[in-house]
Amino acid sequence: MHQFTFKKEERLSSKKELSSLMSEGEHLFAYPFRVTYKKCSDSLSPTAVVISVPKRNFKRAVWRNLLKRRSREAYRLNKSILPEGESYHILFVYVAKSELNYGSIEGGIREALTTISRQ
RNA sequence: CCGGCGGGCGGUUUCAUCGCGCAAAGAAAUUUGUGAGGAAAGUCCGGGCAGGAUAGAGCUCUCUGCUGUGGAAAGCACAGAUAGGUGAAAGCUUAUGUCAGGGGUAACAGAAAAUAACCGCCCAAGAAUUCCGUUCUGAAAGGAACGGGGCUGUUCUGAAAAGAUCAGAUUCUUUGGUAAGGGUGAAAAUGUGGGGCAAGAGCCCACGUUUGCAUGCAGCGAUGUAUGCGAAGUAUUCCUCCAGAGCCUGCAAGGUCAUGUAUAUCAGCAUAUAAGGGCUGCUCGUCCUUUGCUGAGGGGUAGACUGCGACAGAUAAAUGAUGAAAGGAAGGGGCAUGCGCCCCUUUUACAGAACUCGGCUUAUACGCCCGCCUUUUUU
RNA sequence: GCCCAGAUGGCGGAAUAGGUAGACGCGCUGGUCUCAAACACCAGUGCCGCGAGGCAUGCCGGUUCGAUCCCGGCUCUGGGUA
Repeated sequence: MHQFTFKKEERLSSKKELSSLMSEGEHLFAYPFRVTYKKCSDSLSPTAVVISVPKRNFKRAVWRNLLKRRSREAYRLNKSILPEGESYHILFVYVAKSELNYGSIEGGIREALTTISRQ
């Protein structure tokens, strides 16, 4: 129904789940992102996502916020690529050194999501 | 007018599609309302607040330092004082408790850098009297040869040569006196003129400079000004001294609930007028413990609420993304060449709340307003 | 978020109550030794400039006669804190 939404339940915030994702998750690379993902056993909860922009590459909070907003927007508009009924935990890390426009970021997100859904 | 200086503001707007945080309403779908800044930044000062034995006293330590007012306070603001720098001016900018308390330091250069005597000048004592002219050489300093005289004057002795005495001249040595002069240096002993003196010197005088105290006047005051009595051997707050302020840690502080377990074992110390400990170093005071403390080593948890009442209030952290217009600025082109109009391109800053206030500092495309100045140039 | 610390030749690392910056070690360059190399020994070694000189302690200012040092402000790097 409301597939273009991005609610609070779709954000991964539990420290426990994050550390399990980091240790057990699978890795892939889709420029400008390094993606870590894991299929969730509990399929009742929706797919949860973390987006991270390292402080090392972007000193100013304005730039970090801008890139996170663009990435979130791209995920929100393209998350229907993932198969219905499955649940994932996904971590996106923005690894490019420079600021990219919305088109490049959306391309990266789409590539990552199609790769995940194929497996 | 141009240009310059000071102060104060603003710092994009609209539409379309899809979304986010919070609050309220609703059974729900959903609807309505609301949602970043002047610096939210740096974390440089100061509070509130919280905890640390009732954080309590002294020393140590740290910070501040002209005056007045405001302020809870501040390495705060405004106004002012004195002195310096800069500018043509408006103005801008720096410093200011004390070396008439003490200690330290002053590299290099220089005679000397802080109880100054290396040269020079002068008094005294002692010793000595190889000096002049011409020529040659040499850039000069100097050197060589020849000639003249044996420092000058007075008195005495002596036949003469010569000698002695006293006074003076020159040179050397020694003991003193002198800060007027000496290529240095960031800084050289209060400046100029006169008197004075053996030579000199604030040693004395006049006019000044800097400065302490007292009194009068002006001012709330810093201070200014006048008079009187004094001082003047420089600079620097590095330490000390004087005045004032400061206990420490910081919301990842701290509190509540839930989950979870084991103070196993080893080493050292101590056992009641004793020992050990506690969030800065020392001392005191105080409090706590008495199978205690310290070290090694091991086990468990790491979720939620609160703190966080807010005309934003999150907690891997909302306030947006994409597209299109309008406006501003800069550049180019065309029409006009008096204002102006049209088109194209580029650009549209710095930057994102995290317990919260008061300041400071730093970053900032561009635009607007007010006041002030007039060196050059034009009218 | 909060609280701290640091920055010196190519590298590590000295020097501070303000007074000639680069001690010392490593490395590099040249030479001696060797058939050749290693080891060892000797000399040199920041940059610009023919030279006289100038610039150099992360960067920009200030105080001072004179700052690696003292005082502001930026930049970068590292650490602690549930």
